Amino acid sequence: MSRRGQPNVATGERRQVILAAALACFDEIGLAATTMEQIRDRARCSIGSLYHHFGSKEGVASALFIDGISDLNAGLLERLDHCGSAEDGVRTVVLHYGDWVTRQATLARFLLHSREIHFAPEAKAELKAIYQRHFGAVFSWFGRFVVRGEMKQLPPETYIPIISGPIEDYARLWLSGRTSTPLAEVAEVFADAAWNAVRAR
Amino acid sequence: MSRRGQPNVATGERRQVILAAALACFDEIGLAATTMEQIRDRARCSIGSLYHHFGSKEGVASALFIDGISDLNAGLLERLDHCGSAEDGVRTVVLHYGDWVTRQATLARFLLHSREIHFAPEAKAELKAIYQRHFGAVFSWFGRFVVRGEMKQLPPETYIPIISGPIEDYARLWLSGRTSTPLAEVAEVFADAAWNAVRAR
DNA sequence: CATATTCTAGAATGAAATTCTAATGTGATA
DNA sequence: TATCACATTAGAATTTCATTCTAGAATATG
Repeated sequence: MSRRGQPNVATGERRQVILAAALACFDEIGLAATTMEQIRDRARCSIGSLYHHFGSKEGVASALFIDGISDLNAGLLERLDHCGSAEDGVRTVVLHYGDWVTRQATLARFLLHSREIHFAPEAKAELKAIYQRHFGAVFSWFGRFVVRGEMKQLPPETYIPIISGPIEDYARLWLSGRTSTPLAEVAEVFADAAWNAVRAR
Repeated sequence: MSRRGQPNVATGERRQVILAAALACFDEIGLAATTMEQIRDRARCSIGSLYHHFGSKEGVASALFIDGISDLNAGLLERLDHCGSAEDGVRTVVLHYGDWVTRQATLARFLLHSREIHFAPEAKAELKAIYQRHFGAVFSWFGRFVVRGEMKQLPPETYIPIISGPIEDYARLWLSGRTSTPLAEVAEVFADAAWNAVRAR
């Protein structure tokens, strides 16, 4: 079998350069308002190169989105592994979100403001698979505590909004500069609230 | 004094026709993907008229957004007036949101998916004023219960995310068709969760 | 080295947002 | 009623920008 013409070694690097340039543009100018030329200028490459690697502007945004979500998710599963109680788990979900958003503020701003991306079918499928795998793992982690009666039994689709919704909402606020209190300073408040909302009492 | 050149009577109507057409387009095709021509065709008007009334595509979106938010807000203040306890108030905030989103699903979908709108400075200022007035009223309504010790004392900016964040998050999920359980069926769950998160215990 | 394939480049194309110019409608005033 | 000032409508012209196309340079494999 022929393996000729495999991706060049430098390709991954070029991709990263483009993604970084795109993120900076999206952040400063907004997704809709940045042009491919602006991305090209910042990445110091050609239009052809942009389209070769990502196919379209939405392709660039999709890749950025998927990379970001994957990083966020991976970090949570990592930390959840070291948790020993329902309360510890719930608080970790909230606090990890807060930490990640604080650490990756620019990327987080992009993720949170990008409900507008018109994902191509393949990207949509990839995202769906990522979410399924991730939330499958999270639910299987928490399941036992519900069974044991340490957490309320609720309609399954409501756990995530109840636990993550508030800090996500605040993150949007903070990232858009409409509040002065840093996310890190109020993360514990949201961790408390989440636990109070789902603990069996 | 001259009052020549006042807005024509029919103007408000034309504006509404355009906004309705735009909302339908945005909902079916997406904000980014709908063209001014599509809006024009649906509204049965000219390009010139579109630009005369709204200045740009984002102008159309901004107007739609502001109208929607105003309606949502007004409804809440109305209902809050008839509430007599902290619990009643908190539950009403959540349930009104659920009712409104259910009733105005299309408009709600637009509002929730439109973090992407690049508001012009005037629209931004108008929105800010609207938010200030609204949340001022809401906070003044709830303030006494915090003072009386019936609700937890929390950093002020955290109440809204804690109370509204979860149902808002779920609304996004439901409106985008990613969950089968209607919002109306789980609204009470979110009302419970909100009250449990902020009640003094 | 030969060759298949990836990658880069930038000009050409086409679609769509926006601008522009002219005409028409409308209400207020004399 | 006639006229004026401005609001409104219209659609052609322009501009901007995503995307496509064609060709050449680079790279990996046999």
